[in-house]
Order: sequence, then structure tokens, then C-alpha cells
Amino acid sequence: MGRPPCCDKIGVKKGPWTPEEDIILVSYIQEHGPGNWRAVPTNTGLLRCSKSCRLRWTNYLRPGIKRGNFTEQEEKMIIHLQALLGNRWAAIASYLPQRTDNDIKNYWNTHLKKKLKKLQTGFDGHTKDGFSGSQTMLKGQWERRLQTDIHMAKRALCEALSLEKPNSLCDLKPYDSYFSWMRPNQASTYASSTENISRLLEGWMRNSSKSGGSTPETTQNSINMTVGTDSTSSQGTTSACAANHTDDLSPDAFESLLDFDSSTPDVSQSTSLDETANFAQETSLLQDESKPKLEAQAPLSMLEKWLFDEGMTQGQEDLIGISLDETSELF
DNA sequence: AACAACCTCAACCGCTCCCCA
DNA sequence: GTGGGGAGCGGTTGAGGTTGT
Repeated sequence: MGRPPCCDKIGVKKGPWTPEEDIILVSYIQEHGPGNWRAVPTNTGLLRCSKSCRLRWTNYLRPGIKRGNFTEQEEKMIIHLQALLGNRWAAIASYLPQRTDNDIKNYWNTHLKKKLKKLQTGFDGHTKDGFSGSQTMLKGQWERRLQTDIHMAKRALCEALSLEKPNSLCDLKPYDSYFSWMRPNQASTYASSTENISRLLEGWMRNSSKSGGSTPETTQNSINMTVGTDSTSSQGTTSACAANHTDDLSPDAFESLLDFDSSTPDVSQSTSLDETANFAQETSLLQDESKPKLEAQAPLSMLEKWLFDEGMTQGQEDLIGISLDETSELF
């Protein structure tokens, strides 16, 4: 068909986004909401193609994004979902609301793939009866693990879908929070966005002080939030990056990690964060955008239906104990 | 200290999907 | 029913950072 590119190559800027561009984009989306990306470069004057604007927003500026190290639980979750869904990063990302598909994809490619490969080499030399290729685990073990994986996913889904029946057959504790985003009464991810924006602000402040006020050309984590807001200097009192707080989470703490109600411990800690919170809350975009796909996903997909049906028919089985232990072995 | 090798991740590219006229 | 255009997705790239020699 020979479809023309979404933007002509001439005059379109590429490469890292500058803080100034971020500000322009955020301000625009704050005002108009996400969507209609085609119009964004035209209306903002940004020399970026619409795609680039969308990506910058969804992968970096969008509210509710958690950055920094993945927790062990998140790793496990990704591994399970990857086993079930394949490289459908967007689908996987929908189960980890605070992570972007790009982030998950990168993490898979750079960390988890290696980790699993290393793990698998431990089983080398035992492949038999056609159980071949890169899957060098003992067949029985592999099958058992796969079964466990599927079962865990079923259970998690089952739990998520039977929220109105708290004492129903699905009461697998560690996964209570995994699907908490599906709950109709979940809090908005609004607050998480505050972290995100404040983090940008913090980066901006740090770089400003470091460089004596000169604007770094391509500081990814920097943004001057004075645009479009009643600006108040933060006096550099921002606490440590919110994302970093997740690094030392205990497994128990993870339960609250995905619980949006409690995911913003830092928000009230400083003036600047309050400011950014206000900045965020003054807009409606976050409610609109925070997780539109999640809303759309509420109806069961084929896979989820299948998992749900299976889970229901099987009821509580004996794999529960094994499941967690087995997955723990991976690490 | 200098250089090379390796790693990470933001951003780009190209394709498919989906909606609408 | 069909084609065009926008949005979304997954794979890939490359600049910048880190680690090893």
C-alpha cells in the first residue's frame, strides 16, 4: 500500500527529549488529555512526530509509572505471564499497572532472559524423548513447573474475579494485590503520578543545583513544573526518589506495593511534592488516562475466561504449597 | 588513568489492528 | 465492503553509563 510515514523526516527532531519538551507535552496533555496524538506536534509546536509524543508520554511522563529496580515478586510475575502470554508485553504490562510494556520488555531482555537461561543450563544434558532445544530442564520438572505456573495464574485470576465473595475458594494470599487494580473500588492511580512528576522535579532540582542552574540538554529525569502551574520553589526538600523506595521492599511489603491506596508514601513529605500533587490533581487527565486499558480489559479475554473456567472447575487443589515454593526456587 | 567491553534503557522503526467515512 | 489514517505493539538500535583490564 505504501503508506507514508506518520511524519515527514525533515524537520522532525529525534533523540532524547529535553526537559523543555517534556514540559510542553505535559502541559498540553494536562489541558487536552491524551489521545489525538496526531494533533499534538501541530498544536504544541513540538518538532516531534506524533508517535514520539505518544511514546514519551506512555513510557515516561504518564502518571502512575514506577521506575527503578523490579522487585522479586514483579520478576516472578513477569516470568509467569511471559510463559503464559509470550512476548505480549502490553498484555503483561496490564497486569503490572505501574510498569510500562517497554520497561518490562527491556527488563526481560536484559535481565530475566539471562537469568532463566542460566537457570536452564543447570539442567543441561538430560534431555530425552523429544523434549529438546533450549528447554533443557528435566521433562517432568518442566511440566510440573508449567502446570504450577498455569495454576497460579488461574488462581490469581480466580481471586481477582471473585472479589464479591471474599471467602470463596480463591484466597491465595500473595496474589491478593496482584490484581487489585481490577477491583472496581480501586483508588485512582493519580497519586502515583505525583511520584512520577515529583521525581522529574527532583531530577530537575538536582541537576540545576549541580550545574549551577544551567539546563542540561538531555536530562531525562528533569522537568520544570512551573509551566502551567502556580509555581512554588521546592527549595530542594524533595525526599529520595519514590521509586527507589521499592528497592528494599520485603515480600510482605510488596502486597501494598500494587495497592494504589498506599503506594504513595512520599507524596505528603514535602512542599514540592504537595505542589506537584496539586498540579496533578488540578487536572482531570489522570483519571481519564491513568489506566484506560484496564477499564477496557475488565471484560474477560479469551485467555482469562479459559483460566477462570478451569480454575473454577478445579477448585482448590494441592498445588498451592508447591507453587510458591517452586517459584521461589527460581531465585 | 586510559581504554575496551559490556550493559542498560529511552527512543525509533515498521508492522498490525481498528475505527470511520 | 473497502480503503485510509491513527493508534498501539513488539523488535531493534544506539547513546550513555558502568565495569573490567
